[in-house]
Amino acid sequence: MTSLAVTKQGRATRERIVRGAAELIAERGAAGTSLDDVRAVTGASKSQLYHYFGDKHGLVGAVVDFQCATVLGLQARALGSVNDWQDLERWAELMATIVEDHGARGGCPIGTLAAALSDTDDGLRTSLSEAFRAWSDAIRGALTRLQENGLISADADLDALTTITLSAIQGGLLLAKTSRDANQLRTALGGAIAQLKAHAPAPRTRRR
Amino acid sequence: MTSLAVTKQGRATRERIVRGAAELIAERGAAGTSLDDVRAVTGASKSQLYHYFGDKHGLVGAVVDFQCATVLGLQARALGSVNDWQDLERWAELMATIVEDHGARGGCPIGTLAAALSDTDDGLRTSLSEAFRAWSDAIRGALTRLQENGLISADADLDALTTITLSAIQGGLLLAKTSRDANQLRTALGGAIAQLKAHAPAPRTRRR
DNA sequence: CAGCGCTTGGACTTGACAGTCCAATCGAGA
DNA sequence: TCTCGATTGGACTGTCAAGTCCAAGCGCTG
Repeated sequence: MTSLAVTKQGRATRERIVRGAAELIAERGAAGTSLDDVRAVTGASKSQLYHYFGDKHGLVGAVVDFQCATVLGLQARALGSVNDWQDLERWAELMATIVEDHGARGGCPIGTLAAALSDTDDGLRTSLSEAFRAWSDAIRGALTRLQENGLISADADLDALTTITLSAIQGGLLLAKTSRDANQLRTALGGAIAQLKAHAPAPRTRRR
Repeated sequence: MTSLAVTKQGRATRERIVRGAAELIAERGAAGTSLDDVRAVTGASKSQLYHYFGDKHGLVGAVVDFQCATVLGLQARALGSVNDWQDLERWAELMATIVEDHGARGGCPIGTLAAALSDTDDGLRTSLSEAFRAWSDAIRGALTRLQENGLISADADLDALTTITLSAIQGGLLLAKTSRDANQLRTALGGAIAQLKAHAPAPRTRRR
């Protein structure tokens, strides 16, 4: 069974399948995507699917991991360079613009998978929960930097603000994709940022 | 075909099927629920399903409508009696407690359906979008009352605050059900309320 | 260049599921 | 009571999808 890609060629095939499957699953859901659909898109044969993933559940798991890694990579990079309010606002606007350019469809791959799989498969739910935790870490990192730069007061509850921010992202994305209106996300993110700014230190130094 | 429930008995059957199907779909997703599953739970026969709903798509549509009506009924009632901050906090804590008592599973039926169906079926997406709009109306109603009671300043952007609140609800529910921790919802809702309170009228009266 | 094992093609099996059909029953109004 | 349409039971069909299997291809390593 699944002697997982050893050759360079094998790894390439495996990745091609995962990418194709990820796209299909993102737009049709895991249950709504058949292995034949995956075959049609990736040009893979039945043996390849079962060779590399064992069964459908394994493929879905691989897709979950892939999406988590992809989204987290992007978010960690974008949030990693946030040092002031302007950076944060740029990050928010960037997300909104991306969603807008995609016609406000699809939303967040992780969020969509989480909504569908959390109740179905506990292993996948754990992976997704882990991804949200990592995303939280990236957000908290950015907030910590803002705090160090004196933009957020020292006694602010960064953990709570992190959760609030991630909620706004996920909720905003869900509303945006349901109403096909990226402005819902803009508003939600704007609210989160306003909330953060409300924790700016009060003391004498008047910023900017 | 589908000569929709005419008799009292017929209406009862139809409703029994919808309720059962709604439960299954909430915990397994629409694609993951077969008509035989629905039959097993509701004790209905194949003919009944096709008599009342035409096909599976029709049944899913009926379930969507049912869930929207149910959730909105509850929310409209709960939000309709909000007149001050304490009422609002009670409403938030009530939601969190309910989620907690269910083991933080399932989340919001509407949210889950929206995540799964928005990309799949445009008709259903529209219904769900409509439901979110109605939910927004209920929230805005509560905020308007708070504003009239002098708790929110007259120049606050209630539309934006409404979207922010609904985002916090949906995002918080998603995080809660993925991490199986109702406190994520508590924190998200707490953040939304803090955000609202930040719009309390500034004038002389010193709050707290 | 020979062999071994990773890799691939694709036919085949099995089961599940959406949807069809028709005959039987029930129930309210004439 | 009689009748007609609403309602119901359940067998049947066709399709599609998951998963199995084996033989052939291909590339690395010795």
